[in-house]
Amino acid sequence: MKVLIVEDDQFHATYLQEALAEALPEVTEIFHAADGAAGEEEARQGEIEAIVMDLQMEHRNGIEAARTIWAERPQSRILFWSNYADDAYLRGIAQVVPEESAYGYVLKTASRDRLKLALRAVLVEAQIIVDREIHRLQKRGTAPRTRLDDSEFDVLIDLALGLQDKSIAERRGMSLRTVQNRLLSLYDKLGVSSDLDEHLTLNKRVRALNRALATRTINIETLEAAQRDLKTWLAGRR
Amino acid sequence: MKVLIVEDDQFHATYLQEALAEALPEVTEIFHAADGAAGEEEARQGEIEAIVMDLQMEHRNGIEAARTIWAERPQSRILFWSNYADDAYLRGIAQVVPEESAYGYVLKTASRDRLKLALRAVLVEAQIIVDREIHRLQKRGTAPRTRLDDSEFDVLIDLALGLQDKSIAERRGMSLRTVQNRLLSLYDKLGVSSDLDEHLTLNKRVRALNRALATRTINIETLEAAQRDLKTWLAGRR
DNA sequence: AAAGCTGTTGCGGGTTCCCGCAAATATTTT
DNA sequence: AAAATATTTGCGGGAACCCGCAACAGCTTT
Repeated sequence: MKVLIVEDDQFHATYLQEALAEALPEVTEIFHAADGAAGEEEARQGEIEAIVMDLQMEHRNGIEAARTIWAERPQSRILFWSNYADDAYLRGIAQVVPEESAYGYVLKTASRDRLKLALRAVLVEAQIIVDREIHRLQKRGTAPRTRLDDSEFDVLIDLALGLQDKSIAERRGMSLRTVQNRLLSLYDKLGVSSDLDEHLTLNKRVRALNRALATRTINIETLEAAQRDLKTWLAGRR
Repeated sequence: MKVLIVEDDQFHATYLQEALAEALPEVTEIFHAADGAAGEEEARQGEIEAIVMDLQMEHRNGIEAARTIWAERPQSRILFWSNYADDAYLRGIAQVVPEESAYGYVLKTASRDRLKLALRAVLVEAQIIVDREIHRLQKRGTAPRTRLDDSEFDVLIDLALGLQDKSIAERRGMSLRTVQNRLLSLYDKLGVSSDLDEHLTLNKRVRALNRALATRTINIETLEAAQRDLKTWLAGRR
Protein backbone atom coordinates (compact mmCIF):
# COMPACT_ATOMS: atom_id res chain seq x y z
CA MET A 1 0.00 0.00 0.00
CA LYS A 2 1.26 3.42 -0.98
CA VAL A 3 0.66 6.52 1.09
CA LEU A 4 1.30 10.14 0.23
CA ILE A 5 2.07 12.74 2.85
CA VAL A 6 1.45 16.33 1.85
CA GLU A 7 2.91 18.57 4.51
CA ASP A 8 5.13 21.61 4.30
CA ASP A 9 6.54 21.46 7.79
CA GLN A 10 9.54 19.18 7.90
CA PHE A 11 9.14 18.17 11.53
CA HIS A 12 5.52 17.31 11.22
CA ALA A 13 6.22 15.35 8.08
CA THR A 14 8.78 13.11 9.73
CA TYR A 15 6.59 12.65 12.76
CA LEU A 16 3.75 11.61 10.51
CA GLN A 17 6.00 9.26 8.68
CA GLU A 18 6.95 7.52 11.90
CA ALA A 19 3.40 7.29 13.14
CA LEU A 20 2.38 5.92 9.80
CA ALA A 21 5.01 3.22 9.86
CA GLU A 22 3.98 2.23 13.36
CA ALA A 23 0.27 2.25 12.78
CA LEU A 24 0.04 0.66 9.38
CA PRO A 25 2.47 -2.17 8.74
CA GLU A 26 0.79 -2.75 5.40
CA VAL A 27 2.29 0.44 4.07
CA THR A 28 5.01 -0.33 1.59
CA GLU A 29 5.92 3.07 0.24
CA ILE A 30 5.61 6.56 1.63
CA PHE A 31 5.72 9.53 -0.69
CA HIS A 32 6.07 13.10 0.35
CA ALA A 33 5.11 16.45 -1.13
CA ALA A 34 5.69 19.85 0.41
CA ASP A 35 2.76 21.77 -0.97
CA GLY A 36 -0.62 21.28 -2.52
CA ALA A 37 0.46 21.52 -6.13
CA ALA A 38 3.23 18.99 -5.64
CA GLY A 39 0.79 16.80 -3.77
CA GLU A 40 -1.63 16.71 -6.68
CA GLU A 41 1.20 15.81 -9.00
CA GLU A 42 2.52 13.02 -6.79
CA ALA A 43 -0.91 11.54 -6.35
CA ARG A 44 -1.45 11.56 -10.08
CA GLN A 45 1.94 10.08 -10.94
CA GLY A 46 1.95 7.44 -8.27
CA GLU A 47 -1.74 6.66 -8.53
CA ILE A 48 -1.97 6.99 -4.81
CA GLU A 49 -5.28 6.69 -3.08
CA ALA A 50 -4.31 7.06 0.56
CA ILE A 51 -3.24 10.52 1.52
CA VAL A 52 -2.50 12.50 4.62
CA MET A 53 -2.89 16.17 3.92
CA ASP A 54 -1.94 19.29 5.77
CA LEU A 55 -4.34 22.19 5.30
CA GLN A 56 -2.35 25.35 5.45
CA MET A 57 0.24 25.40 2.69
CA GLU A 58 1.70 27.70 0.12
CA HIS A 59 0.54 27.73 -3.48
CA ARG A 60 -2.44 25.51 -3.10
CA ASN A 61 -3.84 24.62 0.25
CA GLY A 62 -5.00 21.20 1.31
CA ILE A 63 -8.61 21.68 0.39
CA GLU A 64 -7.86 22.81 -3.13
CA ALA A 65 -5.43 19.96 -3.62
CA ALA A 66 -8.03 17.54 -2.30
CA ARG A 67 -10.58 18.86 -4.74
CA THR A 68 -8.47 18.12 -7.80
CA ILE A 69 -7.31 14.79 -6.42
CA TRP A 70 -10.85 13.73 -5.73
CA ALA A 71 -11.91 14.96 -9.14
CA GLU A 72 -9.44 12.58 -10.72
CA ARG A 73 -9.85 9.72 -8.27
CA PRO A 74 -13.04 10.01 -6.25
CA GLN A 75 -12.35 6.94 -4.21
CA SER A 76 -9.16 8.40 -2.73
CA ARG A 77 -9.03 8.41 1.03
CA ILE A 78 -7.71 11.58 2.56
CA LEU A 79 -6.92 12.29 6.18
CA PHE A 80 -6.68 16.01 6.84
CA TRP A 81 -4.32 16.96 9.57
CA SER A 82 -4.37 20.51 10.74
CA ASN A 83 -3.41 22.95 13.43
CA TYR A 84 -6.78 24.57 13.64
CA ALA A 85 -10.32 23.58 14.39
CA ASP A 86 -11.82 26.20 12.11
CA ASP A 87 -15.34 25.62 11.03
CA ALA A 88 -14.25 27.20 7.79
CA TYR A 89 -12.09 24.19 7.01
CA LEU A 90 -14.83 21.73 7.75
CA ARG A 91 -17.17 23.58 5.46
CA GLY A 92 -14.55 23.68 2.78
CA ILE A 93 -13.98 19.96 3.01
CA ALA A 94 -17.68 19.20 3.06
CA GLN A 95 -18.00 21.09 -0.20
CA VAL A 96 -15.40 19.07 -2.06
CA VAL A 97 -15.75 15.58 -0.68
CA PRO A 98 -17.47 13.25 -3.14
CA GLU A 99 -20.16 10.81 -2.07
CA GLU A 100 -18.17 7.66 -2.36
CA SER A 101 -15.02 8.58 -0.55
CA ALA A 102 -13.67 8.49 2.95
CA TYR A 103 -11.94 11.23 4.78
CA GLY A 104 -10.95 12.30 8.25
CA TYR A 105 -9.95 15.38 10.16
CA VAL A 106 -7.45 15.26 13.00
CA LEU A 107 -5.82 18.06 14.88
CA LYS A 108 -2.07 18.21 15.15
CA THR A 109 -2.47 18.43 18.88
CA ALA A 110 -4.11 15.02 18.99
CA SER A 111 -2.26 12.27 20.78
CA ARG A 112 -0.16 9.87 18.81
CA ASP A 113 -2.66 7.12 19.54
CA ARG A 114 -5.53 9.10 18.26
CA LEU A 115 -3.60 9.94 15.13
CA LYS A 116 -2.79 6.30 14.56
CA LEU A 117 -6.40 5.37 15.04
CA ALA A 118 -7.46 7.92 12.47
CA LEU A 119 -4.82 6.76 10.04
CA ARG A 120 -6.13 3.23 10.21
CA ALA A 121 -9.77 4.22 10.14
CA VAL A 122 -9.50 6.45 7.10
CA LEU A 123 -6.69 5.07 5.00
CA VAL A 124 -7.35 1.40 5.51
CA GLU A 125 -10.94 1.02 6.60
CA ALA A 126 -12.24 3.89 4.51
CA GLN A 127 -14.27 5.28 7.36
CA ILE A 128 -15.17 8.89 7.98
CA ILE A 129 -13.81 10.25 11.18
CA VAL A 130 -13.71 13.75 12.60
CA ASP A 131 -11.82 14.67 15.71
CA ARG A 132 -14.24 15.44 18.45
CA GLU A 133 -12.19 18.46 19.52
CA ILE A 134 -13.38 20.18 16.42
CA HIS A 135 -16.98 20.29 17.41
CA ARG A 136 -16.01 21.59 20.78
CA LEU A 137 -15.09 24.86 19.15
CA GLN A 138 -18.42 26.19 20.24
CA LYS A 139 -16.70 27.41 23.35
CA ARG A 140 -15.25 30.42 21.60
CA GLY A 141 -16.69 33.39 23.39
CA THR A 142 -19.86 34.13 21.57
CA ALA A 143 -20.00 31.40 19.00
CA PRO A 144 -22.73 31.63 16.44
CA ARG A 145 -26.03 30.89 18.14
CA THR A 146 -27.00 28.51 15.41
CA ARG A 147 -24.97 27.17 12.59
CA LEU A 148 -25.38 29.12 9.39
CA ASP A 149 -27.21 27.34 6.64
CA ASP A 150 -25.76 27.21 3.17
CA SER A 151 -27.61 30.14 1.73
CA GLU A 152 -26.66 32.31 4.66
CA PHE A 153 -23.11 31.21 4.27
CA ASP A 154 -23.13 32.18 0.61
CA VAL A 155 -24.35 35.63 1.44
CA LEU A 156 -21.76 35.91 4.16
CA ILE A 157 -19.04 35.14 1.65
CA ASP A 158 -20.30 37.80 -0.72
CA LEU A 159 -20.61 40.30 2.04
CA ALA A 160 -17.07 39.52 3.12
CA LEU A 161 -15.80 40.14 -0.37
CA GLY A 162 -17.31 43.59 -0.24
CA LEU A 163 -20.19 43.07 -2.63
CA GLN A 164 -23.17 45.27 -2.10
CA ASP A 165 -26.69 44.02 -1.73
CA LYS A 166 -27.59 44.48 -5.34
CA SER A 167 -24.60 42.49 -6.58
CA ILE A 168 -25.23 39.71 -4.12
CA ALA A 169 -28.81 39.51 -5.30
CA GLU A 170 -27.66 39.24 -8.87
CA ARG A 171 -24.97 36.69 -8.17
CA ARG A 172 -27.13 34.45 -6.05
CA GLY A 173 -30.32 34.93 -7.98
CA MET A 174 -32.38 36.39 -5.19
CA SER A 175 -34.29 39.58 -4.89
CA LEU A 176 -32.74 42.53 -3.18
CA ARG A 177 -35.01 42.25 -0.21
CA THR A 178 -34.29 38.59 0.24
CA VAL A 179 -30.61 39.27 0.39
CA GLN A 180 -31.34 41.78 3.09
CA ASN A 181 -33.37 39.21 4.98
CA ARG A 182 -30.44 36.85 4.86
CA LEU A 183 -28.26 39.59 6.17
CA LEU A 184 -30.64 40.12 9.04
CA SER A 185 -30.46 36.51 10.07
CA LEU A 186 -26.72 36.57 9.60
CA TYR A 187 -26.43 39.53 11.90
CA ASP A 188 -28.53 37.70 14.39
CA LYS A 189 -26.70 34.42 14.27
CA LEU A 190 -23.28 35.96 14.34
CA GLY A 191 -24.25 38.05 17.32
CA VAL A 192 -23.49 41.31 15.61
CA SER A 193 -25.32 43.60 17.95
CA SER A 194 -25.38 41.51 21.07
CA ASP A 195 -21.98 41.81 22.60
CA LEU A 196 -20.07 45.03 23.22
CA ASP A 197 -21.68 48.07 24.67
CA GLU A 198 -25.32 48.22 23.75
CA HIS A 199 -25.26 51.99 23.52
CA LEU A 200 -22.78 51.72 20.73
CA THR A 201 -24.26 51.16 17.32
CA LEU A 202 -21.94 49.46 14.93
CA ASN A 203 -21.50 49.08 11.25
CA LYS A 204 -23.26 45.78 10.85
CA ARG A 205 -21.55 44.66 7.69
CA VAL A 206 -18.07 45.08 9.01
CA ARG A 207 -19.06 43.71 12.35
CA ALA A 208 -20.50 40.63 10.70
CA LEU A 209 -17.22 39.94 8.97
CA ASN A 210 -15.37 40.56 12.18
CA ARG A 211 -17.55 38.11 14.09
CA ALA A 212 -17.39 35.51 11.37
CA LEU A 213 -13.63 35.61 11.62
CA ALA A 214 -13.59 35.61 15.39
CA THR A 215 -15.84 32.57 15.54
CA ARG A 216 -13.77 30.82 12.89
CA THR A 217 -16.76 30.54 10.63
CA ILE A 218 -14.56 31.82 7.87
CA ASN A 219 -10.85 32.42 7.70
CA ILE A 220 -8.49 34.27 5.45
CA GLU A 221 -8.00 31.34 3.15
CA THR A 222 -11.75 31.14 2.69
CA LEU A 223 -11.70 34.74 1.62
CA GLU A 224 -8.89 34.25 -0.83
CA ALA A 225 -10.58 31.25 -2.38
CA ALA A 226 -13.90 33.10 -2.55
CA GLN A 227 -12.22 35.97 -4.28
CA ARG A 228 -10.93 33.67 -6.99
CA ASP A 229 -14.42 32.23 -7.44
CA LEU A 230 -15.83 35.70 -7.73
CA LYS A 231 -13.32 36.57 -10.42
CA THR A 232 -14.24 33.63 -12.56
CA TRP A 233 -17.90 34.43 -12.07
CA LEU A 234 -17.29 37.99 -13.18
CA ALA A 235 -15.38 36.79 -16.20
CA GLY A 236 -18.14 34.36 -17.09
CA ARG A 237 -21.05 36.74 -17.14
CA ARG A 238 -19.49 39.34 -19.45
CA MET B 1 23.27 31.74 30.91
CA LYS B 2 19.62 30.75 31.13
CA VAL B 3 17.31 30.68 28.17
CA LEU B 4 13.56 30.25 28.05
CA ILE B 5 11.78 28.73 25.11
CA VAL B 6 8.10 29.55 24.78
CA GLU B 7 6.62 27.37 22.09
CA ASP B 8 3.51 25.24 21.99
CA ASP B 9 4.56 22.90 19.24
CA GLN B 10 6.56 20.04 20.65
CA PHE B 11 8.60 19.39 17.52
CA HIS B 12 9.58 22.96 17.05
CA ALA B 13 10.50 23.24 20.69
CA THR B 14 12.93 20.35 20.57
CA TYR B 15 14.39 21.58 17.31
CA LEU B 16 14.95 24.95 18.88
CA GLN B 17 16.51 23.36 21.89
CA GLU B 18 19.03 21.55 19.72
CA ALA B 19 19.85 24.60 17.68
CA LEU B 20 20.26 26.57 20.84
CA ALA B 21 22.69 24.07 22.32
CA GLU B 22 24.72 24.07 19.14
CA ALA B 23 24.79 27.79 18.62
CA LEU B 24 25.34 29.00 22.14
CA PRO B 25 27.69 26.90 24.25
CA GLU B 26 27.40 29.48 27.01
CA VAL B 27 23.84 28.37 27.68
CA THR B 28 23.67 26.46 30.93
CA GLU B 29 19.98 25.94 31.42
CA ILE B 30 17.08 25.77 29.02
CA PHE B 31 13.55 26.28 30.31
CA HIS B 32 10.43 25.59 28.39
CA ALA B 33 6.88 26.88 28.48
CA ALA B 34 4.03 25.83 26.22
CA ASP B 35 1.99 29.00 26.11
CA GLY B 36 2.23 32.71 26.72
CA ALA B 37 0.91 32.69 30.25
CA ALA B 38 3.26 29.93 31.32
CA GLY B 39 6.08 31.78 29.59
CA GLU B 40 5.49 34.91 31.61
CA GLU B 41 5.47 32.88 34.78
CA GLU B 42 8.69 31.03 33.94
CA ALA B 43 10.46 34.24 33.04
CA ARG B 44 9.40 35.79 36.30
CA GLN B 45 10.34 32.82 38.45
CA GLY B 46 13.63 32.08 36.80
CA GLU B 47 14.56 35.73 36.27
CA ILE B 48 15.33 34.88 32.70
CA GLU B 49 16.36 37.56 30.29
CA ALA B 50 16.98 35.60 27.12
CA ILE B 51 13.87 34.24 25.51
CA VAL B 52 12.82 32.59 22.28
CA MET B 53 9.13 33.12 21.74
CA ASP B 54 6.62 31.64 19.39
CA LEU B 55 3.90 34.03 18.30
CA GLN B 56 0.76 32.02 17.77
CA MET B 57 -0.24 30.34 21.00
CA GLU B 58 -3.27 29.61 23.06
CA HIS B 59 -4.25 31.74 26.05
CA ARG B 60 -1.79 34.54 25.53
CA ASN B 61 0.07 34.95 22.33
CA GLY B 62 3.74 35.82 22.04
CA ILE B 63 3.26 39.53 21.75
CA GLU B 64 1.11 39.78 24.83
CA ALA B 65 3.52 37.65 26.80
CA ALA B 66 6.39 39.82 25.60
CA ARG B 67 4.60 42.91 26.75
CA THR B 68 4.30 41.79 30.35
CA ILE B 69 7.78 40.33 30.39
CA TRP B 70 9.23 43.55 29.11
CA ALA B 71 7.16 45.51 31.55
CA GLU B 72 8.79 43.63 34.38
CA ARG B 73 12.26 43.38 32.87
CA PRO B 74 12.79 45.86 30.07
CA GLN B 75 16.28 44.66 29.29
CA SER B 76 15.07 41.17 28.40
CA ARG B 77 16.15 39.96 24.99
CA ILE B 78 13.47 38.20 23.01
CA LEU B 79 13.78 36.40 19.73
CA PHE B 80 10.40 35.93 18.08
CA TRP B 81 10.12 32.88 15.95
CA SER B 82 7.08 32.54 13.82
CA ASN B 83 5.45 30.80 10.90
CA TYR B 84 4.18 33.94 9.29
CA ALA B 85 5.60 37.14 7.94
CA ASP B 86 2.56 39.18 8.84
CA ASP B 87 3.03 42.87 9.00
CA ALA B 88 0.52 42.73 11.81
CA TYR B 89 3.00 40.94 14.01
CA LEU B 90 5.78 43.39 13.30
CA ARG B 91 3.49 46.25 14.17
CA GLY B 92 2.45 44.53 17.34
CA ILE B 93 6.02 43.97 18.39
CA ALA B 94 7.02 47.50 17.55
CA GLN B 95 4.30 48.70 19.87
CA VAL B 96 5.50 46.78 22.89
CA VAL B 97 9.27 46.76 22.58
CA PRO B 98 10.89 49.15 25.04
CA GLU B 99 13.71 51.48 24.07
CA GLU B 100 16.51 49.71 25.79
CA SER B 101 15.94 46.16 24.71
CA ALA B 102 16.95 43.87 21.95
CA TYR B 103 14.73 41.65 19.92
CA GLY B 104 14.66 39.68 16.72
CA TYR B 105 12.19 38.13 14.32
CA VAL B 106 12.96 34.93 12.44
CA LEU B 107 10.71 32.78 10.36
CA LYS B 108 10.36 29.11 11.09
CA THR B 109 11.25 28.42 7.50
CA ALA B 110 14.67 30.02 7.95
CA SER B 111 17.69 27.77 7.65
CA ARG B 112 19.27 26.37 10.76
CA ASP B 113 22.29 28.60 10.21
CA ARG B 114 20.21 31.69 10.01
CA LEU B 115 18.38 30.71 13.14
CA LYS B 116 21.65 30.16 14.96
CA LEU B 117 22.92 33.50 13.80
CA ALA B 118 19.82 35.20 15.09
CA LEU B 119 20.04 33.38 18.39
CA ARG B 120 23.56 34.65 18.93
CA ALA B 121 22.84 38.15 17.69
CA VAL B 122 19.81 38.70 19.88
CA LEU B 123 20.31 36.64 22.99
CA VAL B 124 24.03 37.18 23.43
CA GLU B 125 24.95 40.30 21.57
CA ALA B 126 21.70 42.10 22.27
CA GLN B 127 21.34 43.23 18.68
CA ILE B 128 18.14 43.87 16.81
CA ILE B 129 17.66 41.62 13.84
CA VAL B 130 14.71 41.07 11.54
CA ASP B 131 14.60 38.37 8.93
CA ARG B 132 14.82 39.93 5.54
CA GLU B 133 12.12 37.63 4.23
CA ILE B 134 9.66 39.60 6.24
CA HIS B 135 10.13 42.79 4.35
CA ARG B 136 9.76 40.94 1.14
CA LEU B 137 6.10 40.41 1.95
CA GLN B 138 5.32 43.23 -0.42
CA LYS B 139 4.95 40.61 -3.09
CA ARG B 140 1.49 39.59 -1.98
CA GLY B 141 -0.76 40.34 -4.87
CA THR B 142 -1.73 43.92 -4.39
CA ALA B 143 0.15 44.88 -1.32
CA PRO B 144 -0.60 48.26 0.19
CA ARG B 145 0.83 50.88 -2.12
CA THR B 146 2.40 52.67 0.78
CA ARG B 147 2.75 51.57 4.33
CA LEU B 148 -0.01 52.87 6.55
CA ASP B 149 1.03 55.46 9.06
CA ASP B 150 0.04 55.11 12.69
CA SER B 151 -3.03 57.27 12.58
CA GLU B 152 -4.32 55.46 9.53
CA PHE B 153 -3.67 52.19 11.25
CA ASP B 154 -5.64 53.28 14.29
CA VAL B 155 -8.59 54.16 12.14
CA LEU B 156 -8.27 50.86 10.33
CA ILE B 157 -8.47 49.03 13.62
CA ASP B 158 -11.59 50.89 14.64
CA LEU B 159 -13.16 50.31 11.28
CA ALA B 160 -12.35 46.63 11.55
CA LEU B 161 -14.07 46.44 14.92
CA GLY B 162 -17.19 47.81 13.31
CA LEU B 163 -17.20 51.27 14.84
CA GLN B 164 -18.91 53.91 12.84
CA ASP B 165 -17.35 57.19 11.86
CA LYS B 166 -18.79 59.11 14.74
CA SER B 167 -17.46 56.68 17.31
CA ILE B 168 -14.05 56.58 15.74
CA ALA B 169 -13.94 60.35 15.83
CA GLU B 170 -14.80 60.32 19.48
CA ARG B 171 -12.37 57.59 20.40
CA ARG B 172 -9.44 59.06 18.51
CA GLY B 173 -10.22 62.69 19.20
CA MET B 174 -10.67 63.79 15.63
CA SER B 175 -13.49 65.47 13.83
CA LEU B 176 -15.90 63.42 11.83
CA ARG B 177 -14.57 64.72 8.57
CA THR B 178 -11.00 63.95 9.49
CA VAL B 179 -11.91 60.38 10.20
CA GLN B 180 -13.45 60.24 6.78
CA ASN B 181 -10.30 61.65 5.25
CA ARG B 182 -8.30 58.92 6.93
CA LEU B 183 -10.71 56.41 5.54
CA LEU B 184 -10.22 57.82 2.09
CA SER B 185 -6.48 57.40 2.26
CA LEU B 186 -6.96 53.95 3.75
CA TYR B 187 -9.15 52.95 0.85
CA ASP B 188 -6.54 54.25 -1.48
CA LYS B 189 -3.55 52.59 0.14
CA LEU B 190 -5.27 49.27 0.60
CA GLY B 191 -6.33 49.29 -3.02
CA VAL B 192 -9.99 49.01 -2.20
CA SER B 193 -11.35 50.03 -5.55
CA SER B 194 -8.45 49.17 -7.76
CA ASP B 195 -8.57 45.47 -8.29
CA LEU B 196 -11.57 43.39 -9.22
CA ASP B 197 -13.95 44.44 -11.91
CA GLU B 198 -14.10 48.17 -12.21
CA HIS B 199 -17.75 48.11 -13.12
CA LEU B 200 -18.50 46.61 -9.77
CA THR B 201 -18.85 49.04 -6.93
CA LEU B 202 -18.09 47.60 -3.56
CA ASN B 203 -18.83 48.28 0.02
CA LYS B 204 -15.68 50.15 0.85
CA ARG B 205 -15.63 49.46 4.56
CA VAL B 206 -15.90 45.74 4.26
CA ARG B 207 -13.55 45.72 1.34
CA ALA B 208 -10.99 47.64 3.34
CA LEU B 209 -11.05 45.03 6.07
CA ASN B 210 -10.86 42.30 3.49
CA ARG B 211 -7.82 43.87 1.85
CA ALA B 212 -6.14 44.56 5.16
CA LEU B 213 -6.43 40.89 5.97
CA ALA B 214 -5.35 39.73 2.55
CA THR B 215 -2.25 41.87 2.68
CA ARG B 216 -1.49 40.71 6.21
CA THR B 217 -1.65 44.24 7.49
CA ILE B 218 -3.84 42.95 10.26
CA ASN B 219 -4.74 39.44 11.31
CA ILE B 220 -7.33 37.83 13.48
CA GLU B 221 -5.22 38.09 16.58
CA THR B 222 -4.89 41.80 15.98
CA LEU B 223 -8.65 42.02 15.89
CA GLU B 224 -9.09 40.08 19.06
CA ALA B 225 -6.56 42.20 20.90
CA ALA B 226 -8.12 45.39 19.55
CA GLN B 227 -11.49 44.26 20.75
CA ARG B 228 -10.17 43.87 24.28
CA ASP B 229 -8.68 47.36 24.11
CA LEU B 230 -11.97 48.73 22.94
CA LYS B 231 -13.77 47.12 25.83
CA THR B 232 -11.51 48.69 28.40
CA TRP B 233 -11.88 52.02 26.66
CA LEU B 234 -15.63 51.70 26.76
CA ALA B 235 -15.50 50.83 30.44
CA GLY B 236 -13.24 53.78 31.16
CA ARG B 237 -15.33 56.51 29.62
CA ARG B 238 -18.58 55.69 31.38
C1' DA C 1 7.03 88.18 4.73
C1' DA C 2 4.99 85.79 0.83
C1' DA C 3 4.11 81.75 -1.29
C1' DG C 4 3.56 77.14 -1.18
C1' DC C 5 2.26 72.27 1.06
C1' DT C 6 -0.24 69.40 3.83
C1' DG C 7 -3.61 68.18 7.11
C1' DT C 8 -8.16 69.57 9.42
C1' DT C 9 -12.86 70.84 9.46
C1' DG C 10 -17.72 72.12 7.92
C1' DC C 11 -21.41 71.75 4.41
C1' DG C 12 -24.24 69.42 1.20
C1' DG C 13 -26.03 65.87 -1.52
C1' DG C 14 -26.17 61.41 -3.96
C1' DT C 15 -25.92 56.34 -2.51
C1' DT C 16 -26.25 52.48 0.09
C1' DC C 17 -27.79 50.28 4.10
C1' DC C 18 -31.00 48.72 7.66
C1' DC C 19 -35.34 47.32 8.59
C1' DG C 20 -40.69 47.81 9.78
C1' DC C 21 -44.88 46.81 7.43
C1' DA C 22 -47.75 44.15 4.61
C1' DA C 23 -49.00 41.41 0.63
C1' DA C 24 -47.90 37.34 -2.09
C1' DT C 25 -45.83 32.57 -2.28
C1' DA C 26 -44.10 28.38 -0.72
C1' DT C 27 -43.77 24.77 2.67
C1' DT C 28 -45.31 22.08 6.51
C1' DT C 29 -48.72 20.45 9.63
C1' DT C 30 -53.14 18.85 10.74
C1' DA D 1 -57.59 20.00 1.25
C1' DA D 2 -57.45 23.37 4.69
C1' DA D 3 -54.93 25.69 8.02
C1' DA D 4 -50.82 27.17 10.02
C1' DT D 5 -46.24 28.59 9.47
C1' DA D 6 -42.30 30.27 7.07
C1' DT D 7 -40.09 32.79 3.03
C1' DT D 8 -39.92 35.96 -0.44
C1' DT D 9 -40.70 40.34 -2.28
C1' DG D 10 -41.97 45.43 -2.80
C1' DC D 11 -42.30 49.98 -0.67
C1' DG D 12 -40.70 53.62 2.04
C1' DG D 13 -37.98 56.25 5.09
C1' DG D 14 -34.40 57.39 8.51
C1' DA D 15 -29.49 56.80 9.27
C1' DA D 16 -24.87 56.13 7.85
C1' DC D 17 -21.51 56.49 4.34
C1' DC D 18 -18.70 58.46 0.57
C1' DC D 19 -16.76 62.36 -1.10
C1' DG D 20 -16.33 67.06 -3.87
C1' DC D 21 -15.75 71.78 -2.64
C1' DA D 22 -13.91 75.37 -0.02
C1' DA D 23 -12.24 77.79 4.03
C1' DC D 24 -8.44 77.50 7.53
C1' DA D 25 -4.40 76.48 10.17
C1' DG D 26 0.31 75.02 10.87
C1' DC D 27 4.66 74.08 8.36
C1' DT D 28 8.35 74.55 5.26
C1' DT D 29 10.48 76.79 1.23
C1' DT D 30 12.04 80.85 -1.35
